[in-house]
Amino acid sequence: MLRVTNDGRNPMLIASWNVNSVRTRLEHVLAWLEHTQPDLLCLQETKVDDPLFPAEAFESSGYQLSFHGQKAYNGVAMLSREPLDDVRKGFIGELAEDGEALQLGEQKRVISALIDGVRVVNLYVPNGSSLTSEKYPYKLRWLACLKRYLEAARTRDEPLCVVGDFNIAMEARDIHDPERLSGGIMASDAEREALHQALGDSMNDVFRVFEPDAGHWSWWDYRSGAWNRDSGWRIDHIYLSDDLLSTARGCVIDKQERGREQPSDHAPVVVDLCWPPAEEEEEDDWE
DNA sequence: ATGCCTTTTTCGAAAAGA
Repeated sequence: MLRVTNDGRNPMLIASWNVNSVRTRLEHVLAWLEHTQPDLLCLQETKVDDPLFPAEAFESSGYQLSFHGQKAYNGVAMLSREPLDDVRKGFIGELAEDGEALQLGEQKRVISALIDGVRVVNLYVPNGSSLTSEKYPYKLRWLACLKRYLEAARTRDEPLCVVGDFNIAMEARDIHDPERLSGGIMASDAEREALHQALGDSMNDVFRVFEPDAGHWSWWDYRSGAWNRDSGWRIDHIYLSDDLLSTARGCVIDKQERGREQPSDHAPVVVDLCWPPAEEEEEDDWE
């Protein structure tokens, strides 16, 4: 391992960022990697077919890549300093013989890999558009499939980290104007319940372990001066299984990135783990 | 508020995002 602390444990920075086109945002992402030095960066909305992914630029920065993209819309990728093992693309990567998983997989929104023994799942949840759009029931169907997907993944008993753009604010404190926006798209009871069902009771929103207050957003609409008015939503999340949560030392949203020139409308979210946990003292080496 | 802003496709209007 590259960086080992005095107690033998490894700092492990895992980040999630909807970049809204990896080619348009390439210089932003490279500069952010250089500055932040994450061990793993999970990207959403790469908007590029796999053969056109700007792989060399990231490999030159010392990252190994896996991506699952398509032209113009959607697309997810993982950039890692350590090897990415057992990479799984789409829902069908966990759900063989599942017709729904195959059909939903036409939109490239899911990729996962094993990194240093941790199963990391990178998601771009459908937006849904509005409660009356046909895209809204699609979002709910997608979340129901995610539930089956995560159940299948959990059978391997790996520490689990689920990150991404969830396009759902789970609570009033995750929205700048909850009185006006609660119940609407990205804040409706049905999608919140569907995501809760998908994650189960054993996955923890790690940002909330360290920050209970409102006023912390990960997405600001390009329209209506949302950034200048700080009218945001917290819809990009990092969920950790209990065994990983106990190793978390902090979780932050890198709001500064949203204030740059020609930014993504989302800011990166970063969790700082100390993985693996410290082992018990060896007792049999003293004689 | 059928808007607002940004990106993509493929040259420019339309779709999608959230």
